Amino acid sequence: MQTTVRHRPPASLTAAVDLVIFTVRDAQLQVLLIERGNTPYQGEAALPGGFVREGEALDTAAQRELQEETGVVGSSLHLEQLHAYGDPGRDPRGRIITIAYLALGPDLPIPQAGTDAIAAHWTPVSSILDGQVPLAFDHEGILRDGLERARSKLEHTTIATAFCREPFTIADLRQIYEAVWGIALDPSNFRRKVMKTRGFVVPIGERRLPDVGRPAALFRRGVAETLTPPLTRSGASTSSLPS
Amino acid sequence: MQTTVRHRPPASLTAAVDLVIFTVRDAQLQVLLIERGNTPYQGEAALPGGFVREGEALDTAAQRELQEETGVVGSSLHLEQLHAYGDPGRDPRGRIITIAYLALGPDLPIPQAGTDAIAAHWTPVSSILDGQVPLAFDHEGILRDGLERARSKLEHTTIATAFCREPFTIADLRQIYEAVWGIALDPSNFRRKVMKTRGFVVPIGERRLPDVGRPAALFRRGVAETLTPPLTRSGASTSSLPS
DNA sequence: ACAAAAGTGTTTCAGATACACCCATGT
DNA sequence: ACATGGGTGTATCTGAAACACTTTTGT
Repeated sequence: MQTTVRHRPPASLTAAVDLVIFTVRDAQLQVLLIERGNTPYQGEAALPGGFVREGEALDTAAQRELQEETGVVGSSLHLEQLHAYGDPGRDPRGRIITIAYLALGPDLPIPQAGTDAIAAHWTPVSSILDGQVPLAFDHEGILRDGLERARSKLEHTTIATAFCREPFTIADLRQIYEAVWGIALDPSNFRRKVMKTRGFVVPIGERRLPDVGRPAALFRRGVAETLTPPLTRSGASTSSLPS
Repeated sequence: MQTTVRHRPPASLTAAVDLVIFTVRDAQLQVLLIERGNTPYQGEAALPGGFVREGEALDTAAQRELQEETGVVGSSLHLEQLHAYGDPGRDPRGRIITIAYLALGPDLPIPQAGTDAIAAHWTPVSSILDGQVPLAFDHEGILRDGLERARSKLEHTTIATAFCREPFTIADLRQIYEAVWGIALDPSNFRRKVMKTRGFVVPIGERRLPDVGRPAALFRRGVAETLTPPLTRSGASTSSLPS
């Protein structure tokens, strides 16, 4: 915070929040995108977001936008600040800095059109990284930062459970890791590591009957937040991921 | 980014950058603080910082403030964005959001008064956590976030070398870890772990003669940025840290 | 009976810990 | 000679990886 008058005036600007909302659908990491109805970038895909209002905290603005886009109320999705982006030329409308947030949640019901009647839809992250789906503004960079954050957090925290609807099986949880990291994991060793980390998952004493195969025990999230030891991304199985 | 007009207007606001500048002096983690010359919080200690100027990128503003406060030019200090803080009531002067940056550097020459002629001084982080030195605004929270970031980055990256002036010894590097983590480490095992991580440090083939004891080999920073495997904070030696 | 997925056992190996020990220098 | 910190060797232990194997269900 400055304590003396600057020689050049401080910039007056507008603040926005943008959301990188991830889920795992069809064994793929997907992100929620909207189709822009207005210029600039009209018709292109973009991250959902909006302006911060007067008297509104940044986290509150992010929660509000998240609810508007997904219909999810309260804090049932994981939401954390990702990074602030403020390059002068990042928005042709003027000096707009955006605080990007990362949200992780289970496979949500196809998101309704929000209060803005914007068409929102899940898009595989791989199709954006491929360049098949270009994003407006600097949103591809924001998405890449969010992806790296998510991948890293899976190693050191129990946040993967945020992707699962309770109750879930160990295999459900493993699918999250495989989709986010893009590698296959050894089911046996994955199970052991999860089970030995106290507070990661809690058995509820029931089982889920799959279409085929042995029933799997069901769990809910535990109280632990950090993984000690971490789950290493290098601990992949030799088999490749199903495409 | 929003695509339709909002019912309530977006907030017009001012953006600032604040710096958490860490160094290790006298085997203690210390942070650079300024004494505020103006209201609010006149006379209290605060993190150095200032407003973002028109047409100025956030990273640029942080670099400029860092140079003004420490006299360090260019990118000889590690500088990364920490977090954005934007609670409506965080600054009594109005709606000011701040993008906090974390800077890590070697024991710098006692910082000059910056271009603002502000009295800047190194302060042990412990004395702030103790509550002995209260900070203005929400700066104590920012400092705590910066501390946790620094502690975490030491585990997974080679950033500890940013604290060392080149050339440095393995013991110098170990002192960084001990000061930031606040624990003692086993010198033998620390050395082995550092040496076996390729690209962490590079021997320059010279030695430093200490006042007493065997000369130590000298190193400079390597090209590696990530630590695989990580250095674990739990790998403490049984002996306690010297107070 | 068979397929499929859940879950267990076990061998092997890499790395961390603890600590004894040796090395190189100044006094 | 001895104190001091740098640096090496090594026994032990823990946990990860690989993969064979058993269990439990539906068809």
